[in-house]
Amino acid sequence: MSWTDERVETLKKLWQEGHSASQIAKQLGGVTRNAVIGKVHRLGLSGRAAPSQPARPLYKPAKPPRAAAPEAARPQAQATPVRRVEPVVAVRQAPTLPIVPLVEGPGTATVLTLGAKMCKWPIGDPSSDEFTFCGRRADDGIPYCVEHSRVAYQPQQKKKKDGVDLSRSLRRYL
DNA sequence: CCCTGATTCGC
DNA sequence: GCGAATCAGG
Repeated sequence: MSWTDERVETLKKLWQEGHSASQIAKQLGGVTRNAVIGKVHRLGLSGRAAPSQPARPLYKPAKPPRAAAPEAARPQAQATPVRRVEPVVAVRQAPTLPIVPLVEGPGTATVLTLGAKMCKWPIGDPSSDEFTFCGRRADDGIPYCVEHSRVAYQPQQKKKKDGVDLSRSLRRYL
């Protein structure tokens, strides 16, 4: 295959739309990504407007933690915080597990703001900038908040009683 | 190991 | 001019 005007046209278009060289090569057919890249350079459009991988702004975007601030940064409330006892609504609803929202708002803690008493349940892809930790209050010496502790410390599994497949449900959290 | 673009250099 | 090989990086 050769670089006909038409193919060059397509190349320009796709490249400027931010497609990667390999994607373009695949679409054009008959060329490798190397060929595409080589052509791109010869055409002088190496730098492009719409990068396929949005170039990271130098360093970290560092999302500001929303709700929870590090323990240290927060004025310690009255000596003995009232231990909040939530009324346990025993909704024995069908074969459903305690529902812990898959996305608890964006996690509120980053690796930098995660304090000792904050839930260390990971949220999201650890290799992503979006990665956070749950960050809700965790009791001293316990790594997770109440909800995540329930998920983390599963009592011995009963052989599927009530038809609940816990292991499957658990995957939602992994 | 998957991917990305950049560069080189024989053709 | 072309693009495979290679490099550098995520």
